[in-house]
Amino acid sequence: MATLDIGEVARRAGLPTSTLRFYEERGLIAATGRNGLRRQFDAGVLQRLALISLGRAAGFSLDEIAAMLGSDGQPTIDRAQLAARADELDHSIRRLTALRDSLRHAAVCPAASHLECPSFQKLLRVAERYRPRRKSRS
Amino acid sequence: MATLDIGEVARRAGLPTSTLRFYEERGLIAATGRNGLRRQFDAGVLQRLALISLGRAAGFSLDEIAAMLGSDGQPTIDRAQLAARADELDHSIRRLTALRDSLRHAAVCPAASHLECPSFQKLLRVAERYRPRRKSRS
DNA sequence: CTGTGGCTTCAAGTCGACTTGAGGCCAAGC
DNA sequence: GCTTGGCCTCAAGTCGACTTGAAGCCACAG
Repeated sequence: MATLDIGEVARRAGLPTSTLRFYEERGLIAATGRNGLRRQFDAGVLQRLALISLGRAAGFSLDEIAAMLGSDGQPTIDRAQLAARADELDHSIRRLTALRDSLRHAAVCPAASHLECPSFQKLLRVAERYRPRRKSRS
Repeated sequence: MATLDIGEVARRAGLPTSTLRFYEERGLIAATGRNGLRRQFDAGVLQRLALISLGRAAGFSLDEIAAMLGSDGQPTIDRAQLAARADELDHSIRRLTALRDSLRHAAVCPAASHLECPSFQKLLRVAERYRPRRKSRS
């Protein structure tokens, strides 16, 4: 089967080549070999990259992802870890939902009263002691 | 009224003093004066810090927050911006929800079949081309 | 009078995930 | 032959949000 060179993988995965080299260096992906100097990848790397994106989206660090996706193709995923992350996501979702509702409210509630408005105060309570480890926007 | 020194504010807000100095430097909060060398804050700063946490939780950067909370206490919040952020949050929430559901599924779905499993494939599709700007975990 | 604790400043370091830059190889096209 | 494009390596830079370290002031306790 045809092997892909890095530019092609980049194009198909929607990632810059620099990222692919970086991922290789970190052991997240591997080239099947070289054609001269050029890395050759087989198509499976695309799925692996999708898994990596997935992990990132779920909030795992590259190191955690590297641990989960062993050196083989099959993800060696710790089910308990997955479930735990699902629970964490659940928490995040709840907080974000409260936040979203309150933001929408704040967007229509008259300004002067924000600090007196019960919804706004609730919002503040939700936000209090917010301690981010990592942040996300789209 | 009693003014608070930085350690007290830190204790009440649950933030390290270094963060408070940093926030002051960035214009997010202001001391009312000094007692000798020591910064004195009045209690209002706690609400302001809550607003800052709120902004962070909603995904705003410190610069954006500084712009929204003018130098006065009253937040000068752009309603359109709030609504826009609420919409963005909505997107995030949807993605995270799909992710959570799929993670939960993956946690119970037999390993060998992950890559063939329709839910898992859907999960991959959701995650594809994920491009994080900032990340969040609780 | 000497710690000790809590504050001060300022510069530099950290972390994660990449990106950028400098300098170079190699094959194809003109 | 020469340029162009795509790849290569390795080191260093970037960004946001802080943290850490060094060096020092000041007040109160023992």
